[in-house]
Amino acid sequence: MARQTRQTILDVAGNLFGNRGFDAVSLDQIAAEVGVAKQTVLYWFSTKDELVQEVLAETAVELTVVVEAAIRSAPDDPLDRMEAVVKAVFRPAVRRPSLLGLVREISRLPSESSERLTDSLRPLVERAVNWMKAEMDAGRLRRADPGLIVALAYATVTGIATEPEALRVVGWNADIAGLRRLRDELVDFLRAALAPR
Amino acid sequence: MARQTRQTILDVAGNLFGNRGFDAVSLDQIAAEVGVAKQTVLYWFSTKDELVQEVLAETAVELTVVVEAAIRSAPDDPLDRMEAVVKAVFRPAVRRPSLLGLVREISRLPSESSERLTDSLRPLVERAVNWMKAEMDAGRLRRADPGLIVALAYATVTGIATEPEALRVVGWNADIAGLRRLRDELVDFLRAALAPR
DNA sequence: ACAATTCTCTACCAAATGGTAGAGAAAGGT
DNA sequence: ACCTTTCTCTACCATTTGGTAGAGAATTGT
Repeated sequence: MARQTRQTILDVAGNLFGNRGFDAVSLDQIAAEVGVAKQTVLYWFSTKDELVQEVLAETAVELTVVVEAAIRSAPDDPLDRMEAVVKAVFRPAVRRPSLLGLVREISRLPSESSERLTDSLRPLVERAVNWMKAEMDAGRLRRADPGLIVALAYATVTGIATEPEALRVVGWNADIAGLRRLRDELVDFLRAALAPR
Repeated sequence: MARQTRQTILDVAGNLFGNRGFDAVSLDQIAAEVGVAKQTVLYWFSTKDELVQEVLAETAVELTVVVEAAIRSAPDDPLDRMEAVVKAVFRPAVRRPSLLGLVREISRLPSESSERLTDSLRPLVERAVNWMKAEMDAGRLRRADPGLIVALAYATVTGIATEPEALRVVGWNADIAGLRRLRDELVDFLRAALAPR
């Protein structure tokens, strides 16, 4: 049961850190929500920084698994594949916005830390970029900068997940149905933008 | 000269808050960078929260001014107009990423605060959405959800400004020349996506 | 020049923060 | 059953944090 404590700490910390940022969440708050003493948190993770690193490492793995599963089960058509990946990332984004909030927090870390984490996501992203380039070369997608497309999709999904106020300002509801419709609009937009002519 | 102290505090705080988040920046840090005592900061802003609110109010005004100026001097063609606005927002984003970092921090505020601020940006955004809808109705832009387009452009520019690591992962350099080229790719992409057919 | 006002500072405060130390409870192994 | 290891806790620590209080310096106004 004790490894359960460790995982609960990771889950709770991930949720709080992703919603509020690392610096706004104290060890006491995490401990209180888990239902243990702060020193128990420090038994499992010797410093707050180690907890942060572990949370982020778990996040990177989770996103990689989600995206790779979507790619594996996606159709061959590039637009359909792109749609499958966007939807795959959207799912956790809607159910657990803190996941993408954590990714955003990477930019707040010292650079050795952020590099380790971006390095763990890099293979996945590079594959996406190279795949998109190949489809564009083959004339199956309209030519655009693949790095930009990935960045744009990432930024939009992440923004949708973590900034509900911004959504409301542009006229969208941040409830589940609203987000589903917004996701579909995003997919349609990307399809229209990338369909070959 | 004393009102100069107040403005310097606002500028320094805006920069630090936008780069690191509200909770990660102490009043002592702001004071040290301004070159005054913490109590001087508290003379001008009676609580940290008041300082935060003032910084954000200034940010909202600045962005509104930038976007409205771009709209006023933009050509009549909708794609050219859209390009002008994207470039107008991109400029401060590149020169001072903390500005957009501040906008992102809005989602971290209690809701009365965040509502006040989103309310101050709302007229601007609604005008953009309504203008885009009218251009789509007139067949001058391809039909897509205007709220999504605004959200997408906002998210992408903001992501570019505040997450240089993400840029590097997708193969872009976060130096000035790299960001200029990325901006131009974004504009091209939006043109291709929204040009009527 | 002097009084009033404004601005800046040192001193101090209570609470919060990420930790160290060590005791005892709980679990696992023989 | 007993010993060892693992887990959880209270107690304590130095530092940091956002503040209150009040003194004195600087500026403004007459």
